[in-house]
Amino acid sequence: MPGETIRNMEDFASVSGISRPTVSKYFNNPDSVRPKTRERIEAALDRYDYRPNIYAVNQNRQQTKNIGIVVPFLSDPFFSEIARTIETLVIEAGFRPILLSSHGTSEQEIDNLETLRSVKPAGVLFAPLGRASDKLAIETFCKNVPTVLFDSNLDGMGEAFIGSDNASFVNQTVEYLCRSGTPPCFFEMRTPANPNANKRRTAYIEAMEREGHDPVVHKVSGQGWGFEEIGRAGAHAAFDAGELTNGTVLCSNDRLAIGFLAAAYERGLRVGRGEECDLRVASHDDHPFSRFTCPSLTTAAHDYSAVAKHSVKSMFELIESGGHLNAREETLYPARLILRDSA
Amino acid sequence: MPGETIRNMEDFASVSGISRPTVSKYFNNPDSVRPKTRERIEAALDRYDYRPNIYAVNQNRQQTKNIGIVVPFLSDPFFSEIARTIETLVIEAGFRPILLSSHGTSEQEIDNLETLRSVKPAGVLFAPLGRASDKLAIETFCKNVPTVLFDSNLDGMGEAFIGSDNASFVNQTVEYLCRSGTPPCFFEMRTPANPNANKRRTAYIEAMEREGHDPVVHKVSGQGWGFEEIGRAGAHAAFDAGELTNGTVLCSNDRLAIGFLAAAYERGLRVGRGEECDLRVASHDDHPFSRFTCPSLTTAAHDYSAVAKHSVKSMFELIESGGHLNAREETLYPARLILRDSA
DNA sequence: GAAAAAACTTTACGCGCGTAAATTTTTGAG
DNA sequence: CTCAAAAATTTACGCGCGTAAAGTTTTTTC
Repeated sequence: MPGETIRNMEDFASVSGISRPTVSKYFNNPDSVRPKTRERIEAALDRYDYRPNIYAVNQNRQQTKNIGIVVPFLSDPFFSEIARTIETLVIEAGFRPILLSSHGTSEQEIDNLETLRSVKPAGVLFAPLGRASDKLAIETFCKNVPTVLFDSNLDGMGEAFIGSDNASFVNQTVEYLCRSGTPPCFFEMRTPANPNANKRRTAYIEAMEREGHDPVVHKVSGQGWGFEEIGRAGAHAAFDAGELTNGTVLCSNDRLAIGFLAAAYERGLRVGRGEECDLRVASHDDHPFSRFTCPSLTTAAHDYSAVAKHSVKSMFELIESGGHLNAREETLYPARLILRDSA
Repeated sequence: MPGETIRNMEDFASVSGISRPTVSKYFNNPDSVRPKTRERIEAALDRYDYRPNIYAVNQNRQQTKNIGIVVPFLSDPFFSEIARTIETLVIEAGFRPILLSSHGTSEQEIDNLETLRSVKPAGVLFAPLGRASDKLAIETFCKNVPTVLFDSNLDGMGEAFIGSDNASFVNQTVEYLCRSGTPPCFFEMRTPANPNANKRRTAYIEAMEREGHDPVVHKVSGQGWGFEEIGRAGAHAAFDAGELTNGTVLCSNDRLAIGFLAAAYERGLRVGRGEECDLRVASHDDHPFSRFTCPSLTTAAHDYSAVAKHSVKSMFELIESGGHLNAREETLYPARLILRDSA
């Protein structure tokens, strides 16, 4: 039916019988035109599949509908899950999410921020790498682009921070483990990539002292984001040294625990809370795979959904308030203990 | 030092002492201007951090530097890994990757293609959902945007297809399993989301007949992309029915196998090739997690890197040839058998 | 060192749309 | 039906840049 080709809004306006400025108004907000006008435009929209040129639109609008989402490592199912949730919320709000992964390196993280700057996003949801991050570059970015941090906090950067309460994670696991058996030692990386790891160690030590036990921290070496393999190798090394072979082990995060459990299995050690078991293992994060480890992993779960929702909400508030909030709020959500078979 | 604020290329040209058209040439290709000119521009670039407005650029250029990448399910580490590889190659080529996940639903897949259409990408790398995909909408998209399919083929769509050779996966696992023990039965979903699953079943049946054994296909029910849980529940159901408790099981993919192994563990069944074991389990994909299952999973690995490289290469050829290739090539890469402890 | 080639400058137009101002038409309450 | 308010139309400009054409300067070639 389209006799002519629609090249731009001018063409589309003429076939719909409405003037171009009104059509422009419609695309900015369909409710801003009279219902009858809206009908006529949508009827034309039905016959011709015209859509405004996004580049012309963004050039002239004061603000784009782009929302940047940056995560440190998208291949980690934890981040892909939270990114997915955030993406969905952003789309529902009528914005366009732009998802970028830093692939574990500071260079890519900075590249991502550069990329985002060039697309002039209305707002950015940013989970930094943590220790490896280029703080100066990030600070500059946050000053120029309305940014909300999530998952990993960087002191004072961004207009708000939303994450999980590491103390809540550790307090629950430590309390449970102490109550139900031998007190746990803490299993972590020597040089953790993420600031949450440090908070968890500190919380572990405090919780143990509160419970009246001596904290024992076991650090394993390893670089990069291959946490499972680091956990596996570290566990083997510990077992070889005659450590950790009985009692209770609390891993800093699930990915380390996955590696730890693999090592235990490889050595024929039985993990679980039964009489016949050699040791108990628990962890934090409720990683999507933690349900399928052998045995299934007792862990403390993030409130994914709450963190995602609050982050998105804060960001839109930030946008509406013109890019700056009165005070930088830090919101932490408590964890939920998930008892499975490993401890 | 910047006394004035650089608002656009005009301003930047004047502070660099070069005319705007030449500066424009420079940004399109720094080598297209005289070395001395380039130096002067880059000196100015050093003092002022001007960057061309991406929207104005894309509005006026005949082609953007955007490359769409669509995967069916980014929370699946298999897809996040291949997406990461592709992303890197695209960036190296000087283009801007736009990564979109269909989150397992056809609606989102179509939305993603719509989104891509609006950003006028130079090319698209597209891994469709498969069975659930809206073939008609995809066909229309492929006609309008230079598209290369990967991972999952859709007959005749896109200008090329690059994937893995399912027969190669299954032939190697079946041959190995038959040679080293009891012939495997095949464990899969009743209604697999992905066309590769059908090819694997067919290849299994043919391979078994070639080896002189009766093929046995065990189908489990379940919907969606929670393959691990489907595998776990399906395995329990089979074990409850007294099936699969001894012998050899070949899973259609690693995620099903991960669930299967969890179920076996939960029932105290020993998996592996030792005398004391109850059954052997093997699978296909070399999922990032398959190294850490208990026991570690014997599987057939994709040539991730080859598929990614070839896909990107084909897409750039497609772009250079103006959007159409003479013939639609289908390239399949063979698998590599990875022997671990489960079989 | 002169001529040819290459690179640059100047000038100008157009891309598709947001948006403002002035004017005309439509709507809805009384 | 009247009239004010609301909505649409007409007209016009500008966003920042790609790009073409014509003229000027610089570099290369022999």
